Amino acid sequence: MIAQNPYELFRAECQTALAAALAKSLPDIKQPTIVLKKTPNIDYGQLATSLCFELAKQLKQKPTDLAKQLSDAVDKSGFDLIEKVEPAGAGYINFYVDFAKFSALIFTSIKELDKSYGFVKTDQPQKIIVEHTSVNPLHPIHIGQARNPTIGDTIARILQLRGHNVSRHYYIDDVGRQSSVVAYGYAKLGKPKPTEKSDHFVGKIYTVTCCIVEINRLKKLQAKAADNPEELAKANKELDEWVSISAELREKYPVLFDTLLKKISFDDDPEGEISRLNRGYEDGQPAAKELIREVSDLCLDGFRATMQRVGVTYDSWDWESDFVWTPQVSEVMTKLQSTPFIFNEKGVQQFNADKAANTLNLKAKLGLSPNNEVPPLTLVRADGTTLYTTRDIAYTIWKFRHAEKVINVIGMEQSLAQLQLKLALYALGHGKDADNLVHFAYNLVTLPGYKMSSRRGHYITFDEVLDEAVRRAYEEVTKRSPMLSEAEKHNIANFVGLGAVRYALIDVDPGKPVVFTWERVLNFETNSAPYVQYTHARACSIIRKAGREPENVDYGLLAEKLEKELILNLANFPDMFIEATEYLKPAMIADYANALADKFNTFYNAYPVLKADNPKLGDARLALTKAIQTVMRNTLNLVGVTAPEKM
RNA sequence: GGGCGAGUAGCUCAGUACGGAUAGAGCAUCAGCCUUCUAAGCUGAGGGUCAAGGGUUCAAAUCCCUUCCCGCCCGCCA
Repeated sequence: MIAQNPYELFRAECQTALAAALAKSLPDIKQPTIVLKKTPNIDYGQLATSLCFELAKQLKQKPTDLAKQLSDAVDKSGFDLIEKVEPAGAGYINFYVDFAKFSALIFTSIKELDKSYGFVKTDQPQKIIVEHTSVNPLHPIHIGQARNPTIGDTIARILQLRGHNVSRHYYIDDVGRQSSVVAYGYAKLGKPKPTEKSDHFVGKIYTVTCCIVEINRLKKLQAKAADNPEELAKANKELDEWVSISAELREKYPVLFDTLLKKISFDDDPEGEISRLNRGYEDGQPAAKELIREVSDLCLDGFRATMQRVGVTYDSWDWESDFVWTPQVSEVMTKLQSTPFIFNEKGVQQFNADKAANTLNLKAKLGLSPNNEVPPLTLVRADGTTLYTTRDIAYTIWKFRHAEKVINVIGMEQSLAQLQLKLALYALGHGKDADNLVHFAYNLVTLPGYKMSSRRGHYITFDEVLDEAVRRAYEEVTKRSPMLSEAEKHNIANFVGLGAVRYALIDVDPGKPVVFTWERVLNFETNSAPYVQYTHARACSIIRKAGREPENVDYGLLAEKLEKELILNLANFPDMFIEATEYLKPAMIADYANALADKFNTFYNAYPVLKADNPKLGDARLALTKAIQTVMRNTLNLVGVTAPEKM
């Protein structure tokens, strides 16, 4: 017999048994909802209910008496897995599982289901779009942004294994002004061939161009604000900052800086040139299209290479510009204009998000307090070009033509924009879509001391972090396993380094800000991917050395507390997976993997497998080791980390 | 000023959706364990008014209120 979710089977038995006991013992009361929870300690059994505390009040009896009465009333004869039921503590009812039977069920299930053990399928599969990464194609992906694809990819993986039809989308934001900035610099240089990884190449052009254009703009502002002390002071301050950035950049990239400076100096009005390019791109002018798509593609090629290293893939690359060039954005505008939520201020059209929320009675539904006044959203600039969120409305509507649910993995600094977007959907009559739009927000990753800034060139690239991780892992391998061949060392260093980074980025609750330090991301000790990988390799080593399949295993021999706890951990995997998926908590998986590895290492040190006291016990422990190895591998794969047989 | 997110051991974090039994890890510190299945490991010690105060409850880190502190947002940027 096998079960997708052995614990669920036990839970169902306890539930039925207790319901029967309630009906028999307390026939006059309304049947309460039975909640069975896992116990904090194996000594309290495997499931428990605190039902008697509530009943006690209702019936004016002592909880301990009720617990005793109900425990006695449970007839376990019709059930397979219930060993005993006991009252405990101040009024709990504890259910103990028959470990021999339970173990047999779990071990058989793990062996049979193998790679699919734990991945319990939903009975309501949906078509889900997970939009993640979506880094602007202007510069390399930096470590702050790297939290996004790691979370997004894990969410996509778990939803897919849950049985949903998942599509991973990358939204290419090529329409904003910043794309015109980099394209302008790229054109000024004569569209050069990249001399390095293409996104790094584009990033340098972007930063240097930004800097030169900013200084140019601020100098003009300075001249204009000569008689306005307040504005002048502000301009001076900003100018000082950019001048110091220009010194940094000039030192780092002397040729590029001077070339760009010279070429840009031929233009009287670089800012105007950039605005014209931006306008031309939105209008779909062929020259602008060719230029901006070319530079964006260069950058995206680099992104694809980086993401391939960490096992992140995409099913669809969606260009923002496509929504502007087709009537989709203008259709949204037309429809919005027919709602009562559009108003004009100084000639620009705005969406009154707060009025929409109030009129459509959405505040309570969305968990907003009544005095939370949602700021209005500007939809179109005075020059007729659109803004990011306006285009995002059209994009979101498009996404819902291809999916029932959309999960946007986007930083929490965009919470307001995502809320305005949602309100716009309701206003447009896309209420069902809005209901199914999820903003998965995560907090920023900062460098100690200052915030990363792509425009200023202040960032650590994801590539650098990955390289450094692999380099440190190589040092570690060399230190620990000097006898290995160079090829083996490099192979191990690769999956250890990359795994460490993925794990570290997924491990922290997304709501918490992360201050980036190398020590934090590149940890090779307990509570890291390398720790779990090492533990997995250890289990593999035992299995390899055993060289045999355990036969006719007597699971009753696994009687040590630690062994039982391990079995429960294995049984718990499906529940954990379901919870992590339903509540979108990818960090849970990393924690589970670490806890399982932790317990196995304790077991490893305390109880010999191959040299167990007798062969029967050895076989039972070998079966346990194999089951743990399977589950640990499944867990690592779930978060995109290699599960090695040796390291 | 308003909104959102966070505050748990010296440091980094679990646990909070659904209140439940002694609040868990790791790092760092100290003391141990490699002629026995991979020491990227294990064992043990010390370390906590769960930001503060109040409330609800048989029961609060978890729910409610107030306050404090930190981060983010409140652009014709994305």
